[in-house]
Amino acid sequence: MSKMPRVGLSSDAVVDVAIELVDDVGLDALTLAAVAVRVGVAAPSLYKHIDGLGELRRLIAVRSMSELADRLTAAVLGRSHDDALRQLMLAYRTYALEHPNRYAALPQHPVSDPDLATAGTRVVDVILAVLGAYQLDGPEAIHAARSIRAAAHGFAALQTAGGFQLAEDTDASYELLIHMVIAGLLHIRGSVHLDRQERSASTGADE
Amino acid sequence: MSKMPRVGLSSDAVVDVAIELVDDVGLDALTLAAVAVRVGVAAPSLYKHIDGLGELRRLIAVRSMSELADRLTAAVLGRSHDDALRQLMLAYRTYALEHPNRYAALPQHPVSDPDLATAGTRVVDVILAVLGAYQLDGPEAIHAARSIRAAAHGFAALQTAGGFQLAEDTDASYELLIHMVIAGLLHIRGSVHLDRQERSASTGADE
DNA sequence: CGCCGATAGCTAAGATGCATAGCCTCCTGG
DNA sequence: CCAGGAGGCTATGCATCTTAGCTATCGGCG
Repeated sequence: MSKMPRVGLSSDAVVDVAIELVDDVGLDALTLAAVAVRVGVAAPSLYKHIDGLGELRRLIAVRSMSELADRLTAAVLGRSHDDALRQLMLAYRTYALEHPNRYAALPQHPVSDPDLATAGTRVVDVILAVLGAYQLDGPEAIHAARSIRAAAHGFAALQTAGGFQLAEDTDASYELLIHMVIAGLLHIRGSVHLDRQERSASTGADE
Repeated sequence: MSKMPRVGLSSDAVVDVAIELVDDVGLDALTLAAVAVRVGVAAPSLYKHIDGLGELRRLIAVRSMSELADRLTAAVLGRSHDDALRQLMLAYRTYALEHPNRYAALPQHPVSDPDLATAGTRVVDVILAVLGAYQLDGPEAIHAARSIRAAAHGFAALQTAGGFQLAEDTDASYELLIHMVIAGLLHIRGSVHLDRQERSASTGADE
């Protein structure tokens, strides 16, 4: 009877299980003890792979932000202008709704982490790439990217937190927000009023 | 020598101290032990006034949401249209920046709490009142209010979490977001109408 | 004025959970 | 084959929440 089976763990595997756990039972239930049970080792053994609970939380945030960046990148591939922007914002919310607990883990470990900052930069870069098609760059692009991120994150955060109590369709609300963002971008470029012909310059998917 | 001095506590007083503590040292440091030290009693004594740590967190969230509603109400007093909307959004972010830890406590205890829902309703009502001046009501107003809340919350959350790494002025970014929201309201009826037609034409799958 | 019950404090103790220390076994490379 | 590191374990200490049960204080009522 072999007494110490060598599970064959790794830092990534521990994070995998931890994310599963978060998705299943929520952020608050993320405990080293629970993770240990799931991977089938004693709690202190986890320290051979990760440096404590704080580190684990950090790794979960980095992983999630990175996944989000991947989703956004895939969503805008082969698209541009309003079409790209709309798909980007839709993909953003979709990710949050598919993994609400994981998404809630993001804002917890904000600053001071280079890896998380790197993953965050990837998100911002996708947005900036989309804005390039609007002839936006420099400080204006930064301001616009922040606004887009704020809109997407705010909506996703509020909805996943159950912040929209009323019966109205949240999809319709989000479509309105997307249109607001697009209208705002046109405003930056100087065309204050929204013109249907301008908007249909991109492929007809949007209308 | 009187051995049990009767500090003269109350539920509200405990919450006061707890919020102070959160502001000072952060959400993670909110512990019954630390609160007990600040108010000058032993930890178990707190249970005479609040029902455990969960209840305390809940009360902090309710208090903060209520304060936020007060601020927003004050900000729009005697104003209307774009002026009111701009001041409302500015007041929203100002509150978050003044009390970042308190604000971070809000999204933690989201659902299932009637008191928090009531305070949240007050926030929404202020926004809806502002939208009334735009001749908006009914479902359209709900969609617009959600978008405004999402924009303000998203920006505040990202900024307080240190999410804006680049050097560009965040005030300018926020002014842009405000302009985007205002510009979006100008076109709301057409946008929402289009949304409905789009949605009823397709099966509405989210991805 | 004194008592008496409710209230608000206390200490003690149990349950979890994080983290460190130190040991033991398995596997691999030489 | 055998040496040593890597990956597992148990034991332990500490912080925290929470419950249980005791005691002192205070305000109202006889």
